[in-house]
Amino acid sequence: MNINISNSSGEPIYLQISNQIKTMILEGKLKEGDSIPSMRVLATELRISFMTTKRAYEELERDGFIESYTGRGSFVKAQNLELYKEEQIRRVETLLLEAVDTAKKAGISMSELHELLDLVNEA
Amino acid sequence: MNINISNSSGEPIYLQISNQIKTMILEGKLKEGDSIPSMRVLATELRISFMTTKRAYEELERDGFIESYTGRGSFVKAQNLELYKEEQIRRVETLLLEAVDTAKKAGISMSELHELLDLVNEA
DNA sequence: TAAATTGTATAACTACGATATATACATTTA
DNA sequence: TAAATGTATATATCGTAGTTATACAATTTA
Repeated sequence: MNINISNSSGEPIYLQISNQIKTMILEGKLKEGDSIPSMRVLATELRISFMTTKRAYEELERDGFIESYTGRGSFVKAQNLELYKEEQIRRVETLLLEAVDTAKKAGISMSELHELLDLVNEA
Repeated sequence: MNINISNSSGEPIYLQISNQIKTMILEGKLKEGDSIPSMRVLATELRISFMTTKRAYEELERDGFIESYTGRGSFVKAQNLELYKEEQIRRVETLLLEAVDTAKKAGISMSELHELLDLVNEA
């Protein structure tokens, strides 16, 4: 499995792993039912503790990307893109809510906010 | 000075103080030139270390709300509302940028994002 | 001018969470 | 049954945030 981890990146190892696998799934490079390396095998490959790979896999399970079975291994789950999108929408809402709160306190109008949104999108 | 601090709120004491004073200034209850309690007096009132009130006042100085002079005390500065608004715009931009990034990765369109923004505003 | 009051600067202590690890255990596979 | 797999619990390490203590400097005030 092609995973690169960097100690200098500042990003925690378990997130580097889970994000790279997540990307492979979202890009279709890993599909429903595909097996991914066992926690121990991947840990040995990357020369890290397998508890760290477990942590990475836990993230992926939490987000519905994989499933793990004792003795068998870990596998890519059927992807529920709708569910994923809804979760991301919730995240986006949280960010927007904070933006709106900040804007209100500073007297920034909603139309200004919409302008800023487009502006930021183009950048 | 009417400041309430709560140990159970989770919000750091120095932020509770600086936010309450900031609000008073933005609401006009404290005006340019008004003196605010000395760090030690306020600290004694609130039964905390005066280094914590200093920390709070430093926040307020950093954001241009007050000025402090050794031996004299701390005073409300002339408010530059334009500057304040620009700073808040920068903060809002950062939040919107993250929202846009998240949205893009999840295939959320810009028009959906604008809708979400209005939706969040009404809530 | 001396004492009191005020802000400043530096250091250190504590608490907490995040990250990574070790080790013992349970389940499945071959 | 041995080997491989995931699970659970505990521990170690590290960094950061929050708070405090203490010594110092400048101004005000009696």
